[in-house]
Amino acid sequence: MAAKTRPKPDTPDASDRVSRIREGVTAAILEHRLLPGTKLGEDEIGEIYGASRTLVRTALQQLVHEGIVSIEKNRGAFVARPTPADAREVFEARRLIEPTIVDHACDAVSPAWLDRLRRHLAEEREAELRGDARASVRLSGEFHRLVAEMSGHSIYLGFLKELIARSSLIILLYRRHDTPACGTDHHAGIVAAIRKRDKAAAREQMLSHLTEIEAELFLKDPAADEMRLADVLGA
Amino acid sequence: MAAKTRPKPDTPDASDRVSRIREGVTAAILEHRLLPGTKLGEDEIGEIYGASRTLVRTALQQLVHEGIVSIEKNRGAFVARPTPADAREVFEARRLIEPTIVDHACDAVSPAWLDRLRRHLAEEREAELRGDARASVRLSGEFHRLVAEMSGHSIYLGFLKELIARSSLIILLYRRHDTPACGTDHHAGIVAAIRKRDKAAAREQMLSHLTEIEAELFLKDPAADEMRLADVLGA
DNA sequence: CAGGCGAAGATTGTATAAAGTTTCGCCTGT
DNA sequence: ACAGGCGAAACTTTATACAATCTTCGCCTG
Repeated sequence: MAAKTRPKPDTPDASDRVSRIREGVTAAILEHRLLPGTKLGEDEIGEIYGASRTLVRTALQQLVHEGIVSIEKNRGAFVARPTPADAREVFEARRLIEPTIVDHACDAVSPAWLDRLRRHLAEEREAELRGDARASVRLSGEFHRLVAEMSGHSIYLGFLKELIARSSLIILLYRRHDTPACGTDHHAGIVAAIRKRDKAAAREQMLSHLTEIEAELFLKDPAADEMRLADVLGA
Repeated sequence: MAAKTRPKPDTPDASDRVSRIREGVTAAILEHRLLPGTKLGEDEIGEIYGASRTLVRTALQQLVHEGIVSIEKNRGAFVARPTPADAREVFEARRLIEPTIVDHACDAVSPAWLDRLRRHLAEEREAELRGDARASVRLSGEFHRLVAEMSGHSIYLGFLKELIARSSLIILLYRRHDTPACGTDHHAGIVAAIRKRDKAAAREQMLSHLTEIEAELFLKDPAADEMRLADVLGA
């Protein structure tokens, strides 16, 4: 029996050029190198990656579906600007889904996974020590993604990838203080719970971790949409 | 102050041609007129909707992201064939999300919404009486979507749209008996709970409704992937 | 000098054409 | 008669060209 029924000769996930573009832009947004509202010109990106506009457009449309890029008709693509309402929805969804994900992760625990988790924690600590804010932001999101991969639930993983990407933008837009990084020790606590297969503790720690992140945000109640400019200049 | 900062003159959601294609194909799949595995040729669809392959391709890629179409490199687009493992994941996700959605729906209840729900139930009963299986399947999914719209939570709505679409394919592939329709009276019970704003009852009824639907399916335990052919021929 | 009109420039949306890949029929050799 | 390989057709993929739209800047008018 062949390991894979379908050949799928190359292309594990990203050997084609459109994926390279998508992941490149995604990384730039997640590392806060591209700020919300930034124009993403098709020619510009195409020239950077040496690709035609057709491929760039495909990649951008995928990012629209992931919620980190918005396309306005006849105006172009921009890095998305989540509203406070969006932010509340994203974190509510994460508070619903992620406790269940760590629950599953506790079932899937193995030496190999624990090793990956520990190496990730080491990377996070190192980046934080180094003061590399961009790497910290990226790694912080990747931790949650790693736990989702560990759960083995591909639908939860897909949902969470979207939620994490949006969260990165939200944190950038609405954090109160210049929070150095959102709780690396929280992550360590979650890993400890997973290692002990203590589902209740894992769920609880994940939930409080998310709640704490959201508490660091400034999400004004009124359905204020795109009033950023007046908001900033008025201060 | 203008009601809307951004003009957004027309195009509420689907005045452009790509949306028409997307919704047309989606409806065909959800009504079980296009069966899993069916080839979706770009020329073919393009001629039907009088559009160029460029637009068809855009629509198909969106459907890939919704999980009801799969594109194989250099082979084309096909109606997706969810595996039993996919099926279990989809229903687990629905059991997690939908109780929360009805919870929110209870908060949003209003005469207008109750009217929409009641009219929908009437439509469902009518279709079932008429023996119109296609309409029944479509309306059954639309009920869940309606509740999600009612919740006012756009992220949950987006997730659920995807889950509903996949569920439609799953039910088609894996139902045991030719189930006439999955519990119209269940839907009525859920509406009743929403009307009374009884969150606990609403959650409970939604959960048991989903559990019952999944119980009607035949999802063999081994991680059987794409072994359909051998499965069918071996019987 | 403020405000509005208009043309030029740039950018996106759409269609069409060229290039590469896969599939399937058919033919040849054993 | 059958296995294996060659070749053409059909399709997807990618690139380029055209058309429509919006933005911007200058200029004119009040």
